[in-house]
Amino acid sequence: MQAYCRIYVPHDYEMEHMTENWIEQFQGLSSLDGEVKHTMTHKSQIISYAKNSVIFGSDKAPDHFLILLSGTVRVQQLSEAGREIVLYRVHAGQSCVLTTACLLAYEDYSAEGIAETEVKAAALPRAVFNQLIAQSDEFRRFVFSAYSRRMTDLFTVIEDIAFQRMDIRLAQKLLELGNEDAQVKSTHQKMAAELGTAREVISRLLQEFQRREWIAQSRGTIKLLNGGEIKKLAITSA
Amino acid sequence: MQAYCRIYVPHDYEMEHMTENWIEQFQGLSSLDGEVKHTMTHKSQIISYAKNSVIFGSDKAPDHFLILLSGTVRVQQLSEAGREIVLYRVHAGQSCVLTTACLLAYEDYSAEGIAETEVKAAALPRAVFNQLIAQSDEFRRFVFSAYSRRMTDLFTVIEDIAFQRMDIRLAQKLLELGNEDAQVKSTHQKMAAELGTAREVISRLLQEFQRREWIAQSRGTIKLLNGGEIKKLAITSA
DNA sequence: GCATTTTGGTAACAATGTCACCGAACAATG
DNA sequence: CATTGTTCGGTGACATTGTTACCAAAATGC
Repeated sequence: MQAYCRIYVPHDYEMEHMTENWIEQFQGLSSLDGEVKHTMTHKSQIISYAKNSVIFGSDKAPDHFLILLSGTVRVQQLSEAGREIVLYRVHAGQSCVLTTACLLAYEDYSAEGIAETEVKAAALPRAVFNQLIAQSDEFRRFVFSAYSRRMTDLFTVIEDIAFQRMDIRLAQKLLELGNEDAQVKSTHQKMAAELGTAREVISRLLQEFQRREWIAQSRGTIKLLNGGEIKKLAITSA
Repeated sequence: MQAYCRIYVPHDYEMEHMTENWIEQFQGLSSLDGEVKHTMTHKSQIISYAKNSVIFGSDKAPDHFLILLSGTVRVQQLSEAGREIVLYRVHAGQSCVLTTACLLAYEDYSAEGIAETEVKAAALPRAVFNQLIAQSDEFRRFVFSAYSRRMTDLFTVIEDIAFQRMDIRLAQKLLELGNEDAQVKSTHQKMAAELGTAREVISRLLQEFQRREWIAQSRGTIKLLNGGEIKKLAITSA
């Protein structure tokens, strides 16, 4: 649970390599014009975060605009009672809009971002971010698209919590989090945090899924035996 | 339920009047520099919407950046099952960030904005909005602050739906919507839409509040008799 | 007046959340 | 290995919230 952050100052030859490297990989950035790309690569740092480190939170406000190069960041809301709910995840090629907002509006949030895996990100200092926003229509579109995306995600979360049955939401999460071996590596407690409910509710529902032979459970993992039926439930008014 | 929108093209002398007029009234805009203010006033239109008109929705994407001059806009989410939940309200001096997002990211939303009262707004065409964003650091801050504000509002909504008891949320809403005569002019159905729950739940809870003599009910209005007790409940882990 | 719509009341039941407690599986240690 | 402490999951009882299916009174339109 230790926050940990290592800053990479790349050597010149690495720098050169990165110039053609990361920007081109991401749709939404690759169409930027040359000058902008040059600024982005030469005035950014590559930062890497260890798994489980806190990238931003109630106490630590970020001072850079982050674009994820690899890994995923889980953004979650904590209640005073200690309960959690996952709001959305930031993946490679996406920017972390909450940091943007903090950067420009100097506001604090009750949400926090956690590195779910090892994470590498390009970090643009505030001044550079400002310059790019002023300079490039494409960069603006990239930033505002990111905002749109997150707002939409939040709307979906709200709609689900307010109106969707828990068994359906759980089925959706199982499919979402299942790996290539049709397994979900997560405890009941963590699944509860994903959906903003209590551990007991998850246990109860998984018990029922198990009874129907849709899944098999062992400590810390859930095997999906009958993805078809799970999907059938998940799609019900999705 | 008819959408209705009237566009005002002000005469020159009115224009002159407005120059010193609306921008100065709003904190966050009044500190803009002269050139920016000039652009905003001379390249915007004043639009007015009738009460209950749909300002933006699933079908109609807006093509202007809106800054509310008077009235309030209710932004709500609709589910396929026909249930509703209020996400937040936009008040005078605030901008409607969803329109911004649509404007720049060309995305559609499942949320819609309804004029709760008669509404007047300054509408900036896309090109002007882009120009101002590029030009003015202050204007950028205004826009991003608006985004921050809405994200925070959405976080609060999520936390409430997921973790807060309904009686507490109802008490809070009653206090929030109560007018100067300590009355709430709303039907049970509308209160249910505010909180994203069912009408029966609201009826049940209000029944209990009535039994405790905290409120008195009549068709379409709720009188707050004992604001103190209601507040006491509302503050419980607020 | 009458029919229709809107508003609110109610009861029974289903789904979800909370509380209290338990035992099994795992990890760390000597 | 045996011991200890921690994490993980199971369970039952009960409280709260959501759903369904009605009903009646009040407002509205004709």
